[in-house]
Amino acid sequence: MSDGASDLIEAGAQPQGGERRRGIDRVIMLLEALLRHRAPVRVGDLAKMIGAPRSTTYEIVNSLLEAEMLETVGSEGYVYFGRSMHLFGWAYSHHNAHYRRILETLDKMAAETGETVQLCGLRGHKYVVLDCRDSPGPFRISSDVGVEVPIPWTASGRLLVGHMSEAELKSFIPADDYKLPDGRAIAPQDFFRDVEQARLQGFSETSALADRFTWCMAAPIRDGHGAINRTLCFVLPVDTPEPRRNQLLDLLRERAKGLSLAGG
Amino acid sequence: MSDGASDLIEAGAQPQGGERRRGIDRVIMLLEALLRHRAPVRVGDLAKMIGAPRSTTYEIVNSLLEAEMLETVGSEGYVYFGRSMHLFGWAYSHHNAHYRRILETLDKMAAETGETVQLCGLRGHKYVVLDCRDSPGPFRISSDVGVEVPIPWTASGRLLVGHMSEAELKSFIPADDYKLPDGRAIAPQDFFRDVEQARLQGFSETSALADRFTWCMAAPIRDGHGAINRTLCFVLPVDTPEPRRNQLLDLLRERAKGLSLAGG
DNA sequence: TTAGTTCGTCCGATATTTCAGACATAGTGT
DNA sequence: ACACTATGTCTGAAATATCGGACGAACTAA
Repeated sequence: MSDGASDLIEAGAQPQGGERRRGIDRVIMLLEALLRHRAPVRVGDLAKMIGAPRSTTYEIVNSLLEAEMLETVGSEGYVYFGRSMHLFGWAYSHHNAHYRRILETLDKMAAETGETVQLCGLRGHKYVVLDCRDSPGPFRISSDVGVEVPIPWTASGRLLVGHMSEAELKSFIPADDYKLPDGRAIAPQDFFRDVEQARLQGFSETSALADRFTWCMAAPIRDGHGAINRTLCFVLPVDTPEPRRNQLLDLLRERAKGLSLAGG
Repeated sequence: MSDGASDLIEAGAQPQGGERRRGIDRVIMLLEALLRHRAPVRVGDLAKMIGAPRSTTYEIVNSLLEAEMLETVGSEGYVYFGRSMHLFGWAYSHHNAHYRRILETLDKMAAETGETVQLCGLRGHKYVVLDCRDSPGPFRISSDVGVEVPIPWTASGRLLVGHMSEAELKSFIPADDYKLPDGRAIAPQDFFRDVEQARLQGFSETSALADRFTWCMAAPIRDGHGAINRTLCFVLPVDTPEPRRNQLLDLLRERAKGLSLAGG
């Protein structure tokens, strides 16, 4: 009472130097840092990447190593994801028949067309590739599974946010995400119109948008309520002839529809 | 005396009621319990399965849900592995032991130029990518590390066989390898001339060869005897402007030379 | 209605975990 | 040789996350 302990409520407003975090949160930050980095990392660097003390990081890493959620790589103290992660992830992607059916379709479409096929979705406020089958050529157009990409850069993104109003879109998508990697910017109004169009026509296409050499086409996979959680997507060379594109688009829409659960 | 409070020191031998555990350990137990169960579980049951208090379990589950390491299934409070697990597991299973052999130069060049950089070599009678740094865009031109590709399809291949005579080349390279993926065929004589030219000028370039959308340039990394075992290589979009190509070629040759062991 | 579940949330206390820093060791470059 | 940096381990102390338990709500079965 004497020392105004009642103000304690307000005390820690600013996260200042001596910040103490929960182990669980450290674990989450650590795993996402590893995912972003996409290569083994030394513990010291990991500590910097997640802004944690070295001693804490060692403690956490050792726990995760023991659980095989991480494993050491090489002999110089590098660590990366471990076997348990593979098992957990496998469990996730096979736990329901629907997802398995989607993966089978992915395989089949890749085999039939020889093109790159992707399954896409949202993760937080970004677009991610959830799984993919790359075209068989020695050089391919592809993007890494799990890497977060701004929604406006992608055809799938336009479908995945189709249920949102313009106001919702404005608050959902970071302003910076309208800037393309080559410096160009997409006008938000144009993007909103694209989203509207994608919703009406039931598919979305982009050409040379995030890149100069890709033509992307996406079709929605709807859940039982008609909502779009996933999209099926072709990533083609931008110079693919129009007749072939149309043919592929038809296939894509048909397969995506076949995977949708919406009755009706 | 009745309850022997003084024996408290010894009390905890048996893992009895008042056991307090670290959040991280709870997380690990929780995930392994889910894996064993192989189906979505309600939070209350999860608490029993891992022997944790309900309140703690809710706390932990909510953290993991927020991180998408878990996700709710159905509308009755069931949870199971989430999307992040899939991404972590994918990263694990696509992480190949060779990735550890990354050269600093590769990192630096990729960072400086933003282009796709590869380290290439021969494996048997084929060309392989030994390591690579991909350009940062969401879609990229790339090829899989370790996948064998016919030597005549690549710029690096022209350098890597530079020490062979025409007769040696004829027996070294399978006849089928002159056929490109799109059906065209390279005339062996043209290829031999390319190899000769690459040897004389100390680099090699190909455009739209194995693909319609790539421009490849390769420069030799020589071992202590001056032999070419490895090449450094840019994989560019085929429409990269010539001035930039020249600039990148200069950089490539300089760095490759810097990595060469051949004494002056 | 009453009695019995389970759910999800909230609270205060304390046993525990995070943290900063020290330490010996190993590696690098001048 | 030297200075400099990074690694992996330990330690004590303080901040706090875990815990037990309580609470209202929703549901079931009499």
